[in-house]
Amino acid sequence: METRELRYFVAVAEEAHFGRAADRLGMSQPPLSRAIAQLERRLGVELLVRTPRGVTLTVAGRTLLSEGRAALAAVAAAERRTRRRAGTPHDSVVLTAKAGASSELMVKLLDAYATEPDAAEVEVVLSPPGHQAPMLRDGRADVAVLHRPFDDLSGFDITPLTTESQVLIVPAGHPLSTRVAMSVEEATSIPDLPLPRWPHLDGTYPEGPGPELHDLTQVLQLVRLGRTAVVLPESVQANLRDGLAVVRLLDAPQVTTVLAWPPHSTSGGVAGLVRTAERL
Amino acid sequence: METRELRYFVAVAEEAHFGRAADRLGMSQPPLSRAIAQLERRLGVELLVRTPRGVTLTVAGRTLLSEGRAALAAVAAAERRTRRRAGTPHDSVVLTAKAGASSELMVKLLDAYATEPDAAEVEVVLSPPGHQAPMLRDGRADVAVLHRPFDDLSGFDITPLTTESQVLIVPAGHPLSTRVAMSVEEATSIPDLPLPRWPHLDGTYPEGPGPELHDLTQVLQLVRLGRTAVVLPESVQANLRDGLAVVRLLDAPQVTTVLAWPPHSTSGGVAGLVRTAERL
DNA sequence: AGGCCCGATACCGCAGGGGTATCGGTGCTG
DNA sequence: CAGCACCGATACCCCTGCGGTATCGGGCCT
Repeated sequence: METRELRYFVAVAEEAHFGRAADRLGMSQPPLSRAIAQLERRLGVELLVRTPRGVTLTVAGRTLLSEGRAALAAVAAAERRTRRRAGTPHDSVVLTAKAGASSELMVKLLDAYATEPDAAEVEVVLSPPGHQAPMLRDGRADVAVLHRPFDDLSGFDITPLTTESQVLIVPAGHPLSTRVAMSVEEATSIPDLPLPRWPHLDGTYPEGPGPELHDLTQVLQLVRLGRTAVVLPESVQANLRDGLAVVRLLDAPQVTTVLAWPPHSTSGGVAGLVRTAERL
Repeated sequence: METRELRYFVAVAEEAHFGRAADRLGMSQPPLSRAIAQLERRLGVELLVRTPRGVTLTVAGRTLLSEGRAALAAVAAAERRTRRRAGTPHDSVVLTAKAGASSELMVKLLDAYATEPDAAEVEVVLSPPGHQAPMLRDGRADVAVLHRPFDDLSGFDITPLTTESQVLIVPAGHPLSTRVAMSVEEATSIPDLPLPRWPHLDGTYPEGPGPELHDLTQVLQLVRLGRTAVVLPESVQANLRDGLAVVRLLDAPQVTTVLAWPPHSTSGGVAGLVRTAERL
């Protein structure tokens, strides 16, 4: 199977429509139809059901969609990492983390690593929440600071950095602000304080009553104004100012901050960073 | 980058020789040379150093070799899994384990899973030690029973099944057979009992004094005959018969038996098996 | 019934992948 | 030191197969 065929198939599967897919691929529809037909013939597998209104995926097609995406990401990663490795003759590493994430932890890690003999140059790339794992998958980054259970860690090697509980942040004057602890269920169903909605990777928001937000300070501002409440790892308490109250959550999942890197990493810099992290 | 180019490059990199690589790929040398040159041009990266006696890899080349192998495995996996999924309309799972591995554990797991409502059909494939991880990587299997730290778990999602210590097995009459415990260093340097050598994935053996072996019963036989000693997980004690003595190893790494599966697994069967394993 | 939307088919042109023959450079060898 | 063997690059040719345009065939809605 060639990556060209995979790209074509993924496009058609995602668009559920040959015409739009061809458009997206910058080609015309007939060769695309032919390529997919040929792929099906070569695999000996029916991937799509042609309907008069577009196409649907078969079971096999769904498998190829998810596996194919992963395979394409792996190929893209190979290409990106090769290019980057060639660009910098000395060992260098791209580390990505959530913008506004626990910076004292990263400072500690980077400082400790910098003291190592022949430490590689570490370029830190801060990106919006949820973008770290994809960057690691497609080779834009070599290491990432991720958060379990929020990020999808599948396919990465990891070493834990810290673990913490989660807390509910409510406005200072709110009736619940005097509570010491509560359950997650109770926290998610406060009548007058709907939890905010965070954007998906593509920038869209889930349905629901809460406000659409994507920024920590923005959220805390809105909590202060009595418009929402929010569940966050307890380390945010370091950034809290007046007007906010913290309630422990008894049954919220622990949040683990991990250092993650792709398998088959040949970079000595990554290895050194991991070694340093494991000693912290 | 097309998989064809990757296959070509990997072949040349592994053979360190255009002619042999072309041979292995079933083509002639000139188009291969051209394809690699074109790949280098398109990447804008020098991958190989041409010498009069063959080729050497550059730093970028080494990156592309390891990343490329992973990418090719991912593509192969996509193809295999798609084919298999198409073949069996009902949900089915291929589980692979080391031939002669802890069978009571697997029986427990499979029995527990079989009682689940709408459990998928599980096909168990026993294969030689060390072959499970590659099978999982290239799509011949959906789940595997692997052993840390022996198997390379990178890139898989895992859930631990059991953890055990390792012991040294010596002939019953041997002077060391009365010892209760010892260190790994001591165990690996018994003058008259060299540890056996196990085959690599390709069937070749490492250099060394010990006998070449690949089978558990064969090893135990040879220990009984006073020709070798062997370090094994303590669970082998269940299979021991007369003529063998067991010595605890104080500082040997713990062996963890894990259930591993590839990320992006869309199979409901895999998910069910994992859930069952996590409840054990 | 007519027009639409969508994928399949027919046909054509050409880029590029693969083949054979040969070259150029390097290092071993008699 | 000349000759040769080895190895990758180059030159040239053929033909596969990819992509393009034009058109068809069949549901579905109006």
